[in-house]
Amino acid sequence: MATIKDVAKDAGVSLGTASKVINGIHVSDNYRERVEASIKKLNYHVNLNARGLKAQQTNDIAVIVPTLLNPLFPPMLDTIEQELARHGKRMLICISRNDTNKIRHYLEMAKNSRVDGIFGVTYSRIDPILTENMPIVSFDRHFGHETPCVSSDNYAGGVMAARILHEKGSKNLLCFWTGADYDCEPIHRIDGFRDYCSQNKISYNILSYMDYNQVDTGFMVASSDAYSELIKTTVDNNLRDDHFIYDGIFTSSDHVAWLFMRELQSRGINVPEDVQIIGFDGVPISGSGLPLVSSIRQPVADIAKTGINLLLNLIESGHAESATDLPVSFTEGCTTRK
Amino acid sequence: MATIKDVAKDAGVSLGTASKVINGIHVSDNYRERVEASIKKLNYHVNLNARGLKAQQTNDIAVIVPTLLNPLFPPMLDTIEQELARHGKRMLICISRNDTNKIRHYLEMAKNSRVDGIFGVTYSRIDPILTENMPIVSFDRHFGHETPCVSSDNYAGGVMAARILHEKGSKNLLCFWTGADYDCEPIHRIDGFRDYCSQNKISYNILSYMDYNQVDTGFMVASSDAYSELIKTTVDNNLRDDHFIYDGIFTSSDHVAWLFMRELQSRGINVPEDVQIIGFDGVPISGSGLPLVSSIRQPVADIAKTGINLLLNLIESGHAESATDLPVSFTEGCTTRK
DNA sequence: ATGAAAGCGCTAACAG
DNA sequence: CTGTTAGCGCTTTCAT
Repeated sequence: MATIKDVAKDAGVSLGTASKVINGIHVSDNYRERVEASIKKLNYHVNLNARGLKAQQTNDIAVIVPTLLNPLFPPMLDTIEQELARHGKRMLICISRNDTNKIRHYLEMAKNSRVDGIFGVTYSRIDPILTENMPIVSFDRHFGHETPCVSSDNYAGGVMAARILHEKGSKNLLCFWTGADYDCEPIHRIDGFRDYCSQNKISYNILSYMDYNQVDTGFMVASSDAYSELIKTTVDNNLRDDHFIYDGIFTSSDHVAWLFMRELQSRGINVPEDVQIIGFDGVPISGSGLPLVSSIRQPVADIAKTGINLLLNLIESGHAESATDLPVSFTEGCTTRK
Repeated sequence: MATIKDVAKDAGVSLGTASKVINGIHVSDNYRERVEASIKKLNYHVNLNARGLKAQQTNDIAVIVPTLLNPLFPPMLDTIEQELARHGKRMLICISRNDTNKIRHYLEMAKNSRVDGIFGVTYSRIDPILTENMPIVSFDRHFGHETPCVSSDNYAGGVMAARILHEKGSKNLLCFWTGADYDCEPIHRIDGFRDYCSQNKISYNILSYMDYNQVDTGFMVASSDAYSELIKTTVDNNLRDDHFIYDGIFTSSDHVAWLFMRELQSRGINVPEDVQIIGFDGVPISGSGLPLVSSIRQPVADIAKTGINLLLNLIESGHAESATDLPVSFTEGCTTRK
């Protein structure tokens, strides 16, 4: 493969001159034309490794996600790629599968290859030394005071879910939580839910199940089975005369909302007639655009854009503020009444 | 950031010795331990740019897909990442958005950064010079005699769709094709469909709409609207006394199958009672595991694994054979009768 | 405006 | 077994 040296020789100019042409720095027209001709003739392509070695950076951004099977992430990555491409940067996708070892591995790799920064979606604990001196922005999760975080306005989402369930006639609400509790933004959904209920004297309860290694980002088979069991047990424990004692449920994801709906239906309890359910995320079903269940929709594209802009700022200026108030909205599906 | 030089100095050994330790080449225990201690102490990480420059390769594989919004691709990429990780390679995702310029851009980038190879999903024409001397495996598409291709057994899929529609009672079949026709494997679905119908004396027709820049990989808004129009017109043109003249439809994707179902339903035609529809791809709806429509399922994980193995062989040995017969299966959804 | 040369961090060939 | 050194391709400083 042709190198800059070949180009310089072919064009009869020095290395430095060829480099200038390649990088758009002004040289005399005559020289520039000769170099450009040689580039075309030799089918020259810069070697990004050499350039990266020299410049000590790569224009690569590593994006860590738990899985691509959770429908929240593909559209997020789609927008991230778009934003990154606008800024001449590439996207290196790292799938962590909620595996602490894989995350550590990827973080090391990111350091080794001198990526410019990391956009991280991970609910696992991370050794702080691995993120030292590395520009990193996280979705939903606080790594430390220095790491900016981007997220929806989860508190408002919790308020909205409680309000809508109540306005649509539910009297005894349940918040069924299967996420992480540690340093993460989604936990504020519970606060919003609780505050709305208590301020409006609505009867409610909160059931919370946490597992750092199996938080609700998975859609792994194991995780899905675990949820099903959990939901089955929850329904078992809260039946009175074949009625579920709660008539409005707010779940931590659409996936869980759907599993809940199926479990109730299998017991002859009607959704949404007897029990209404609101999930979280609100990503439409691929191929149809329809919602899977009624849900609080996260502004996925907004999250991606905001997050990437924070990251680019952080890389450039060494500083960026968190943005954890991106507006959510209600999206009506088959699990709430009209 | 610490370099190998720092490590060598700190450990009191030569550069070469430090390098050997880092690369797992045998040195005396005493030296090895000292170097390892220094590595830890200085928090040393290899610079992949330097290594890549030296080795003229990167362990990166570029994967080109049209979009992440088509549900076929996220699970495919998920498996690809898994396979690649097993072989110590990374996945660089390039989203082409069916844009020839973006594809060219990404192909150049891939060359520039000396990726080890490319796994490409693209239905656009590509300047052959861009793929010269670059190990590349494609999904569904033939680039040239040298480029191995991986795909489902599309012919068998076409046969299967026709057979099942017929067995389930449809008498007058339609194959509604919106894909590419050029050098691509999916076109064989039509052959399979046609052969089965003619061999079994089943009445059928094939309606084919092709647009290289808008083939059915998109799920872009524009593309979706275009399909809706096309389907509306098709239904308009094939009504007799408020009946659709076909009672069994085979479409080129689940997305199109779903749009078709909606269009027929909006005219008071019942699916699957009056008209049965079978789509293609068969990816379950995220979050529920349920199929969107009845479909011929592509073995996504198998495609990913086979494709990556072909690519790795190609990289190592310079040669690999196409595999275009990965077995499809029927997955029952709401658009065919029991 | 142009050319010469140093050096980014690493590996591998060679010499000891 | 260990150390020295050349060189991967590029950018950039410093002379000219």
